[in-house]
Amino acid sequence: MDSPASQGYSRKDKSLGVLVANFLILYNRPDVDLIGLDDAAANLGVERRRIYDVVNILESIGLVARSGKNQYSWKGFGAVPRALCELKEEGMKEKYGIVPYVTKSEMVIYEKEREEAFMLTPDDQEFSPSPKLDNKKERTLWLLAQNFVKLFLCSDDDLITFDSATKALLIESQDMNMRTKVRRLYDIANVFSSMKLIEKTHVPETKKPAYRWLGSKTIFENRFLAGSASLCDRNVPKKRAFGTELTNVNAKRNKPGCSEDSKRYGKQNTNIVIKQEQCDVKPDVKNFAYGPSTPAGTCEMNNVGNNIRPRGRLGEIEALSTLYQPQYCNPALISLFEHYHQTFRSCQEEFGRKK
DNA sequence: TGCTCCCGCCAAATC
DNA sequence: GATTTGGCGGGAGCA
Repeated sequence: MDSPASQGYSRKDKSLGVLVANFLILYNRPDVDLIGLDDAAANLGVERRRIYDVVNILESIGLVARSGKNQYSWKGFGAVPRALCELKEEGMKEKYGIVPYVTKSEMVIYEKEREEAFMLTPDDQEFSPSPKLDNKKERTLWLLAQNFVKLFLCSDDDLITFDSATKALLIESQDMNMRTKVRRLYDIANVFSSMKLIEKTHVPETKKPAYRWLGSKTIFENRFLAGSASLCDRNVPKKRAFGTELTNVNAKRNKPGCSEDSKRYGKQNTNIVIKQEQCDVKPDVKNFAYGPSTPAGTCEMNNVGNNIRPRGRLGEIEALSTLYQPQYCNPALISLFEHYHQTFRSCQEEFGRKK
């Protein structure tokens, strides 16, 4: 086989990072709705296999969603904050066992919304991809990417060493050997680095390779306008208040059954609804040393035993909410983020008082 | 020399 | 049987 050099290109020219950058240039546009895998491969000049790598990783943070055979729908960067919030919430639950507080009346509303969501028309059902696709073997890259992101979202430190990430992720799937996992981690890190979600760096003391979380803000600063335009200009179903770009909570929901475009919002919307309900939590002094688990990790405090302390990156959700500017977003989305913002503020105040 | 990660084989799932 | 999907690891490029 000819070497890259002899063929006139550098190995780096074909990296996943470059590929994903080109992918975003190609598809992060207002008029993009569906992405055909064959088209993507042809347009980007790579094999299909590489497109699978890219979309699997992008899907892990909600940027795209599988909508059927050979096809993904472009959700845009407007969908990323929610996906990250939900990942953080999941991560916190896994790590600390925090269960969000939802009132009875909130559950009634949720159930009603859920019933509506399941009332699909025959046309809608026709568009729903086969449930058989849900049984596809576990998608390691997708899962690893999500768990990798959770490491940052659920940590006090923005810096995570490559070693610790590998070890932490190895616990999640012990059937995978370290060397294989390391390879996949490099793939994922390359993609996220390319997106400026993380940056590669070193631990100052040990010089060990590490990754720094740059946060969602960076993505939005770089990409938000293009992404949000596509989000907000879309044909959003009016009655689904928060059911536009807010997907990718877990494997089931990420799979085909929940990803077709706007009028097929049915099932995943139930999750969106409950997340919204969870946002509206009240402090429960009995169960929480400090208040609620707020929307998807917006609250910066947790209850680890009696240890009340700030957690995560203060101001991140605030930054996210301010990035949702009215001119780019539909009213429901604005309302949601205002709600987040208020919840965050009350968390801050409450924490200040307790302190 | 060790780290990084492209590349493509191949099996499982799906059509 | 054909096609799609994605796990997996060999081995080459790079610092």
